[in-house]
Amino acid sequence: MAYKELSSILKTLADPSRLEIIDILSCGELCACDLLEHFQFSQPTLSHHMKSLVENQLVISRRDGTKTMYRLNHDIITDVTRQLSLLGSNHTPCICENIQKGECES
Amino acid sequence: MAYKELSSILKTLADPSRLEIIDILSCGELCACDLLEHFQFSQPTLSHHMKSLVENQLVISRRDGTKTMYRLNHDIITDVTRQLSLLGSNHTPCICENIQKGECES
DNA sequence: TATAAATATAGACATATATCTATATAGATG
DNA sequence: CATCTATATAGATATATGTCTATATTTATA
Repeated sequence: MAYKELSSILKTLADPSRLEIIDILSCGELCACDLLEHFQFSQPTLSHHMKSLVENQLVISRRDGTKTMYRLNHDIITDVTRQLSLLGSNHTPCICENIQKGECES
Repeated sequence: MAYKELSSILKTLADPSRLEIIDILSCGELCACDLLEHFQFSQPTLSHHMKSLVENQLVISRRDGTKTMYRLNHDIITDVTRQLSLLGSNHTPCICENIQKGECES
């Protein structure tokens, strides 16, 4: 996963409300209106958050009558944590092999 | 770790340049000017990125003469991935226990 | 102390984002 | 088809962010 792609997913995760939504969905599928009950913001704001979660594949949605049901995409979340963990560990091959040290010496 | 605190760290991670900096630093300590060589943006922009990484404790800095040396704070990165993984898994206690289902039923 | 190298800060600017209100759309049902 | 419920979209606005140029600060050294 490239830096830009990973950063896009992290941007989606980097919001307190969306983190809470993910936490709530960790136990199973819920409809939008049940989620909305839990928050102080408006229905369009929830819809906006869910759209970004779905677009970045962190959440999967399906229609059930007039309701939209949401559930976590556990695979993506697992993948993100693995990528992040790999990035911070001393892995090979690594981009640091391309770094020229001491370029700023006089 | 609360949602807001975790989201602050994730915001810092959610930038392609900063992810690349973390990748580069994964192999060991480097000075700012060696990092700068690798990127297309200006020196103040690198300084800005390093400041946010240090303020969020993802990177640790120290002075060495006129140079500033940077190294990863592996503990924080490990902690973030653990928190994120926990959030997405079916853990207990979980906030989902407080959710009232079917509030939107007629 | 004067100068050079490395880094940090200040301020400006364009873009992105989180929120809102108002309105539109989709599906169920009388 | 008319209407209600649940959700989505449009458009506006305030704030945050990533970048730049210009300048200041810090440290070493002649």
